[in-house]
Amino acid sequence: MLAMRGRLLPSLNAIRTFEAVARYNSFTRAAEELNVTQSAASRLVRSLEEYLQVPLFTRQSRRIELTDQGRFYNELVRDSLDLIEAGTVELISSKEGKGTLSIGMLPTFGTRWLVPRLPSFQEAHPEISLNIISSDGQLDFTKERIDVAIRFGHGEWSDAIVDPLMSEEIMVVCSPRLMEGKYPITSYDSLRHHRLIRHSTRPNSWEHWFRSVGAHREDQQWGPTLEHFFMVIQAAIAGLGVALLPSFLVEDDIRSGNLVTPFTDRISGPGAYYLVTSAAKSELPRVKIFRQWLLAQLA
Amino acid sequence: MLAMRGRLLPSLNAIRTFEAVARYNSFTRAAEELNVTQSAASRLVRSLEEYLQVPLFTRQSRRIELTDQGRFYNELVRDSLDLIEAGTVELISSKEGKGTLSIGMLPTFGTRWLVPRLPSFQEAHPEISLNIISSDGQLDFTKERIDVAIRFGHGEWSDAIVDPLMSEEIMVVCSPRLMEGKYPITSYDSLRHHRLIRHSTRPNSWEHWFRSVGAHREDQQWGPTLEHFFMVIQAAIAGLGVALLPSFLVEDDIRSGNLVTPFTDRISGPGAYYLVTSAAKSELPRVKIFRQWLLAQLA
DNA sequence: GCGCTTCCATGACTTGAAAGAATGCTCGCC
DNA sequence: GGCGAGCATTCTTTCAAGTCATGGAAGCGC
Repeated sequence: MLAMRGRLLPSLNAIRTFEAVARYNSFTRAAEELNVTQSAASRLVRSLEEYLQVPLFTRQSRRIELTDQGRFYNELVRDSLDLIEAGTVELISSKEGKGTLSIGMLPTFGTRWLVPRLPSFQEAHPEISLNIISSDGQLDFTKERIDVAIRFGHGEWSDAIVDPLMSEEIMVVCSPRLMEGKYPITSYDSLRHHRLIRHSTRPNSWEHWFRSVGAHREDQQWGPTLEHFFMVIQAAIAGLGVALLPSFLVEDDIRSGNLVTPFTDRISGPGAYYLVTSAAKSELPRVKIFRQWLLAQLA
Repeated sequence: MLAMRGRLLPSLNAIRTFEAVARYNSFTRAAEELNVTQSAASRLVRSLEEYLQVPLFTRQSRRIELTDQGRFYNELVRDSLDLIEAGTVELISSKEGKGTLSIGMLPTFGTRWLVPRLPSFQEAHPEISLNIISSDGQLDFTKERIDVAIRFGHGEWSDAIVDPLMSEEIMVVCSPRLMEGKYPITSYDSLRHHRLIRHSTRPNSWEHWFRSVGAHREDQQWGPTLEHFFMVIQAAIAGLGVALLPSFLVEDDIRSGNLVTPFTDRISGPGAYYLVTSAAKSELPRVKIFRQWLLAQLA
C-alpha cells in the first residue's frame, strides 16, 4: 500500500482539463483553449474518471454531458480554479506598484470618520491608489474585490482577520436652537417636550438610553425614523428633534456649534467598529500598510 | 505572442508542490510527502516563482521563509486545494451509498417542524443517513460540512441556491388558564392586564403587531424576554404571559389545548424560512433527494 | 577549531506521462 | 448514401519533470 501521507488529490492537470471540457461541453473546443489536441483532453479526463472511480460525463458519441457527480465536481473545481486565478492575477499585477486598495466602508462611518483622514494616508503612501466602496452587505473578499472592510458588530466574523477599531459612546445631541427655545433641555424629564429622532436599524436605542441613565421612560413624542446616521445628524442640526448618536460622528458638529449636548452622559453602544479582512488579503503589502496606518490613527 | 485565450493559471503541479513546501517550511520534508526528491521540489517552486515573476520564499541557505507575497499566495492556494480535496473525498466516498446528509437547522424550526417530519424521509430513503446540526451562525458549506441549511431571512444569501419554504404568520397565543382567569382576553385593550412575552432577536414584534391590527399601544406590562422560540412557547404554556408566535410553531399546542388564540388576527412575519445550499452541494444526489422531498412536504 | 550533519541549489542525465498524428467509429444531416 | 462533426483509440514521440550526484552554507557538539 502506498504511503498516503499528505493530500488526497488527483492530477491537477487533469482537473484543469476537466474544468475546461465541462465549460465548453466539448473535448475539441477545450483542447483548443488548452493548446493541445482533442486526443490529449479526452485521455486526461478519462484518467481522472478512473482515479475517482466516478463517471463525470455521459458520452453519446457526438455529444457529451456532465453527470450529476460531474456537475458537483465541476462547480467545486471551478470555484477553486477561480480562486487560484484571481490570486495569481493579483500577485502578478501588484508585483511592483502597490496597486489599488479597495475599502468597503459603512456609509456614515466612512464619510464622517474615515474619508477626512484619508488624505493623510494618500500623502504617506502615494503609490497606493484607493477605491472606496460603500457596502454593508455580505462580505466576500474574493468576488467583490474588496481588500478590507469596516463593519459594525461584535467581532463575529468567521474565517477573517479582525481588528477592533473603536467602541461607540452614545450621547444625546440637538440643535442649539432647541436649548434657546421655550423648553430648554435641562433634565431627562424635559425631553418630553421634544421629538426624539430614531435610527431604523437601532429602534430601541432610546429605551436603552433611558434605562442606562436611570431615567423613567414616559410617553414620548417621536420624531422621524431615519435610515442612516448621517440623516439623523442632518435632522438634528435642522432642529427636527433630539438625537442619540455615537460621539465620534458628531464631534465636528459640536466643535463647530451646529450641535450641542444637553447631558454629559455617555453610554456604550451595542457593538463596535472593526476592520475586517481575509487571511489571504491580510498578507498583501497594501493591506498591511493600510492596517498599520489605520491602527496608528487610533493610538 | 501566445494566444492566451482561456485561464491564466500556472502549472498546477508546481502549485501543489508550493503548498506542501509552505506547509512544512521545508523542501526536504515536502518532497518526502510528495514522494519525490528534494531537488524536484526545489526546481518546481523555482519555476513557479519564475512564472509569477515574484519571489515566494526567502532562502537563507539552511532555512527558508515565505515572503509576504508568498504568504498571500499560500493562503489562497491552500484554500483552493482544501476545496478540491474535500470535493474529491466527497465524490469518491459517496460513490455508491448515498452517504450522510448534514442539515444545519434553526433550533426551534428544527425541533417543531422539521424533526417530526423526518421519519417519513427516512422511510422513503433509508439509504441516506442524517446528521442534524443546530446552527444559526455564518454559513460555510465547505468547512462546516453542512450540505443544506434552513435559515430565516429575506433570501439575501449570495452565491447560494435558495428555496423559499414558508412565510410566517404571526399570532397571539396564551395558556387557556389566562382566558379563564380574572381578565379574559377579549379585546386588544384587555391585553393591558397581562404580561407580554418577548423574543430577544425580535424585540419590536409587539409594537409591530399592535400597529398592524390597528390597536393603540398603551403602557404595557412586559414579561420575560427569551432567546429561542421554544422558550417563548414554554413560557406561554406555563402561563407566564401572552406570546406572539409563528403559527406553524404552535399548531400542535393549540390542537392539544396547551395554548389558545384569543384573536383571529394573523399578521405576516418579518421574513420567511428558506432552504439554503451551495451550487456544488445542490448537485449531490442526497441533496437533490432531500430538496425534492422537502418541497413536496409543503405542497 | 574541526568534523559532522542538515538543508537548499544546481548541473548533467534519464524517463515516462502527456502530447501528437493518424485512424476508426457513430450519428445526424443535407 | 455520402459527408462532416466529434469522441475514442492506437502507436509514436517528446520534453517537462524527475533522479543522481555534487557543492556550499550554516548550525551543532565536542
